[in-house]
Amino acid sequence: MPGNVSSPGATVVSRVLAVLYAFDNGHRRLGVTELARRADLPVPTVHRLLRELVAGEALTRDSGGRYAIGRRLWDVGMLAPEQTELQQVASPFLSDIHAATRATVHLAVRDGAEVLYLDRLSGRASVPVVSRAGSRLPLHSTGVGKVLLAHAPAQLREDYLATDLRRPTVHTITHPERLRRQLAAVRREGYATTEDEMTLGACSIAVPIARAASGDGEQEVVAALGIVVPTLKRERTRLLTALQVAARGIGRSLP
Amino acid sequence: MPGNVSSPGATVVSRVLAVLYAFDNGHRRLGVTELARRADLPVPTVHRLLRELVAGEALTRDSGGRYAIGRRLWDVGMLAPEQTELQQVASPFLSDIHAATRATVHLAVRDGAEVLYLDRLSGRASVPVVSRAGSRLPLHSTGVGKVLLAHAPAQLREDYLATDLRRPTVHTITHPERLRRQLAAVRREGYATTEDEMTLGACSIAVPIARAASGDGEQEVVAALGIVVPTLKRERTRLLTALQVAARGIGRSLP
DNA sequence: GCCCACCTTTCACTGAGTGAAAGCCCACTC
DNA sequence: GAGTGGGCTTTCACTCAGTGAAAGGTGGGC
Repeated sequence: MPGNVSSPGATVVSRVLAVLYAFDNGHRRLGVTELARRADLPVPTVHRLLRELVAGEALTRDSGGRYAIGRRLWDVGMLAPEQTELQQVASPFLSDIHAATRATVHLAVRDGAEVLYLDRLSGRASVPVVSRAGSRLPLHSTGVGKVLLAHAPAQLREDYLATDLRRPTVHTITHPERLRRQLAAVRREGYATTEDEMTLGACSIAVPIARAASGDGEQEVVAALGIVVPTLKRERTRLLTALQVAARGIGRSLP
Repeated sequence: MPGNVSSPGATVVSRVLAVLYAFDNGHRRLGVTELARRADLPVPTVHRLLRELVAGEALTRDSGGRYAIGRRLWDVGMLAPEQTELQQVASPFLSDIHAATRATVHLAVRDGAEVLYLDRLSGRASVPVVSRAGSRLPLHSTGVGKVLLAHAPAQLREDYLATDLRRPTVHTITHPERLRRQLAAVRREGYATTEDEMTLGACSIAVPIARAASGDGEQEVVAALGIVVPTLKRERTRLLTALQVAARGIGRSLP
């Protein structure tokens, strides 16, 4: 019996998405076989889908027969309102912070149980920074992550603390009780810091960006703003002020 | 006869792409009917595709039944190597220029017969700027556009000059012979300028970013770097130098 | 030369996709 | 409060687009 042995719930649309989602930061250029394995689909099926996607300019195909996300999908992605509206409003404020501090500046939101970086202005200082726009990191090991975790729904926060927390460095705080106390401090003080917790040699400060929620005076944290510096020993107050001014400005500019 | 009257060459993949491509800068949130009209597909077909795309987290659906590009497609778009590799290499240099000039900085490539903006750092100065990352503008009315047009294949350039050129402002240069001479000057001098040609009250300077092409000493222009300022009367030399230093730095950092 | 890994094409089968038609739901009108 | 128009959703009989095992290339390592 040749032909259809598709698993249940398999539509063409879901297969197309499986192929697209098979690409990631470490795998931006992939061949048919590897895509098929990553998408868990038969090779000929993937091959046909790829041909159609290339014909539709969604993917590109290089001379070596490797496929990559194409310009038109980049275009489409840039239209995602959730990400780009905030990014656009925040852009001039990020520039201000960058001008004032010369540090790497980050704009990030919480996506499930991860930090999702929406934008980054790179500092020229020799601080190792792993994030880039579109990348994801743990919530408990970065400044913006701690801010977002501190202001996440209590249930999600507790669930997160109950999981086995990653340890990017030996300084990463993974003890639930200690982290819980730190998050309470973040809510109380209005900012979060890290020292060598994500990358050795990198410290960070971050503050929440809040929008006045529906009608009443209640505030809702929608994003976080942070900078990465070699050390927090000096200038902590000045950096914090620059961040808070910008965060307030962004919050006021939100629709 | 109910059912299939699909036009020839219509596959599910092409329909999915038609739906995705129906979104644009001015239409980021659309209902079923409007999407169907824009994608030129029957409403029930689009409705089903939308449901599957939302289930796959490619699109989001708001309470009003309007659809928009979702987070995961934004993610996917951020993986497009052509756009983001260049953007990432250039990022710290854009910051440098921004710090040195406080102007709006642009990184752009040519996409067919249009300028495609890959990145923008907004200046706080009150200069009207219409572009944003992902947007497209005519090649002849912006600084980066003139640079890219000047270094485009001769055939494409001539074809472009032969078309009916848009006039965003009264200062836009649309006379073919005058533009042709200006483009020759751009190649000769190594930079392009505009004055009120895209937006009244905005001037620009732009320079090419070149990569040493395959083996020989030949240079290939892959992108353009530009800034937008209120006036070019002052500081033209300083601005130009900042741009050229950055462009050379980016060119050297290219793979 | 032989093997192995990957890419591409073929092809008989069939259920996933199709879209006209009908049914909703809501807002606004008279 | 019946009527109207707009868009959103569901149904359903038909059939062709999609399927994937198998076979056929292609290239590179040794």
